[in-house]
Amino acid sequence: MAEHKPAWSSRILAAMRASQLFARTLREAPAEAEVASHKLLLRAAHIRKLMAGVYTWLPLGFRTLSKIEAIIREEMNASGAQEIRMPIVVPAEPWKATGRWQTYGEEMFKLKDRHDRELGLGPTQEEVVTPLVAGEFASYRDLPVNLYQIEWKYRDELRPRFGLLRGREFLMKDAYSFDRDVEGLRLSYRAMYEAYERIFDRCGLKYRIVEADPGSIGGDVNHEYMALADVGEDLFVHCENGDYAADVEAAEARAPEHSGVSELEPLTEVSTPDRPGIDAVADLLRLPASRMLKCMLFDAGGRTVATLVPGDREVNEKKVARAMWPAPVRLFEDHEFAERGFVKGYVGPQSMPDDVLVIADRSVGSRGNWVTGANRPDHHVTGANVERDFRVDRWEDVSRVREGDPCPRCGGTLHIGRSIVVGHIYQLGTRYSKPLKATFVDEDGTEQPYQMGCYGIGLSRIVAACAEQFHDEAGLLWPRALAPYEVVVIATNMDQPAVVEAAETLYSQLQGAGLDVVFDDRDVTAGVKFADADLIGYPLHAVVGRRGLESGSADLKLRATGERRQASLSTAAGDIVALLATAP
RNA sequence: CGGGACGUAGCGCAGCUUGGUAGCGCGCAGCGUUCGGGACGCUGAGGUCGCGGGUUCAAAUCCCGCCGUCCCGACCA
Repeated sequence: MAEHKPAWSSRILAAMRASQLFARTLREAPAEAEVASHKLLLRAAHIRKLMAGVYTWLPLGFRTLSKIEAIIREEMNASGAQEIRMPIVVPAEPWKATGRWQTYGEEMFKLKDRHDRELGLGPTQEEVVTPLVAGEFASYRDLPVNLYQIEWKYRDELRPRFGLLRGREFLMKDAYSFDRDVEGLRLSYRAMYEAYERIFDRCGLKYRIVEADPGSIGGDVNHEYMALADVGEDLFVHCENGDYAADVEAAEARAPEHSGVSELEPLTEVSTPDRPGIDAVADLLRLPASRMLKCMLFDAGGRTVATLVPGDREVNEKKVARAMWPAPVRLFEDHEFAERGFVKGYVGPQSMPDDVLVIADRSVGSRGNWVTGANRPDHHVTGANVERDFRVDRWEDVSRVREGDPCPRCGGTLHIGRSIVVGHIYQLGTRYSKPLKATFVDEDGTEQPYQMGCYGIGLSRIVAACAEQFHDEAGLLWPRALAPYEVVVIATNMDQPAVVEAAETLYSQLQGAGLDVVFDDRDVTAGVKFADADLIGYPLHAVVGRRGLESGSADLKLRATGERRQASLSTAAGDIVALLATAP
């Protein structure tokens, strides 16, 4: 029998009769659903769409969501964080103070009230929590403190897609830590790092922790918790030796050794009519793309930035953005080339104006005699070399890591995988406390900005990620911890009083054993019940029918493994508890 | 925002080319027969054919506009 669960258990104990349950499964998935998780969550009556990227949670899906919520709440509380609830509607002013009103841009839902006051729907709430803490905890003696909430978040996504994976409304746990100094921040961060491991372990997810790009949140050190999934939109690199894993946006590769240039070729202009683009020119000149020098132009808060990478590599815009922080970085728009004296498709670093910042990827330093644009239409140059032919203002890592690149730690081979980001933790430092003038008085009497950290988990995304990781042709395969109900009791012959009675007895015994249980008491054929049980993905199916009754037994099946066994009706409840303990 | 596709009953779709009283499967309701892997028969309910305008004697069908949904792209000079 199950141990007695403490009151704060993540279990949301409940029993339900399928005949009462607000759940109509779909035999066919709506045409709009593309990926497995979306199709199955729809078919299994977990969610229904209201509009693009916005979903209603039906009882089954809501229970799963609630179980994740309970796990997170337990682990957050255990780590010393305190739960609060902040408003979803936020005023524009603090967002303007931190610059995010602009940097979040279109992605933030913005609205106006009747007084024409600008408001937003919170995508995360640093701008709310920071002034809150500053108004309450003004002394170093009050610190540290970590506040969290589990709340609906809003982002007007460029393109909502894949159901719950990229929605415009999603449930998120966001926590914010406030420390006196960097050392304290590291401790708070560490506590969250470990709490997150426990949370994702308990959810049963297959995940990896990777070094990440801070994105529009800002800050320095940060890690992402990535659920492995082929449909994931986020790429991450990992070393074959397991000593390095990072989001591609943040990933570095070991810079190549300087191969040296035996002899500098003269700078020569060549005619390349109608050949913009690396591949076209490389083709024409019969050279590998790696001999080309790619020169991409960015605008960084009004300043022109030219970035140089070998022609066979891509510029990683996020890395450029970090190099130029806090200036907002964006690629040149087509019209800007001519306006600023460049020729799109034929840009090269030679004779760059002084006010243009030239950033070269470190890999550019290892070679010479580049082929690159001649800065006039239909022409390129060969034999371009650093210093003699063009200057480099800064050497940075601005190229995107590729499959097969050497690991920055050990030189091993890097591989690229797909994943869904389900958690992201950041050491923000004073990124928000400074602009919001959120300070405390330190021991020496001076005012100091808080050292902040922030920590997010996408609960609704966990549901989708989990569905993505655990399903088969027949339906979902919920891990026990997240299943809407742990057991379904299927009565195959509702017209036979003996069957109904045995099923009812088992149903109440399982409730007594402290399990979440559904009794499928519907007046439908057994096949329908089996199909629904598989589709919804209850971890354990207990079948009570005329056939088994003759020998006084019930049939048990573990959904995830397909393992079946018979249990005597007199001991079935205990057998189910034991069998369930072996379920994933 | 660019490209593409789609929008007909709750869901999946046909009908549109060639204009003429809107259909199929699933689901739903009733009755009967079934009853351990999405049963069968009979009967029935349910649709402003996304919205607006136009052409026409007549529009789901042709034309224009809008809206919605999904896919691809939105750094590779």
